[in-house]
Amino acid sequence: MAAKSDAVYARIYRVTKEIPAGKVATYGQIARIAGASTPRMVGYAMAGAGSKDVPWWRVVNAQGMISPRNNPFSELQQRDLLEHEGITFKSNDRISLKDYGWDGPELPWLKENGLI
DNA sequence: AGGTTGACAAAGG
DNA sequence: GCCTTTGCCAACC
Repeated sequence: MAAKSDAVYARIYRVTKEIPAGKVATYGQIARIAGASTPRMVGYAMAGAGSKDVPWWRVVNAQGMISPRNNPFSELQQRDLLEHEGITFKSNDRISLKDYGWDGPELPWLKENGLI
């Protein structure tokens, strides 16, 4: 029997999969859309997303930066993947959310997935 | 059962 | 604009 939090994780992954290539979303944004209690939970979910079919690399923090974690290699990998999708980093290692920020899923999608 | 940790974020200095 | 503090809450000792 799955815990309640499993449903939240499932929604987080489902929403993350909606981020199109060449765009990025923030942890807070995903949390809001997926109904997570706090952005921290999204980061926690991303830590386990590697083995799943989820584009975890399209999630960055509110400052448009790759969030530091215990595995530095993962950070480099994330930057590499993003650059391969055409996303450019500014000299201060930041992404312009204004240019590459995701607008969020369409309304019909939200309804179909019970997020409204 | 209780304290610590963390892939965040907003507010304050 | 950078650094620190504070709120956050499930996961993990």
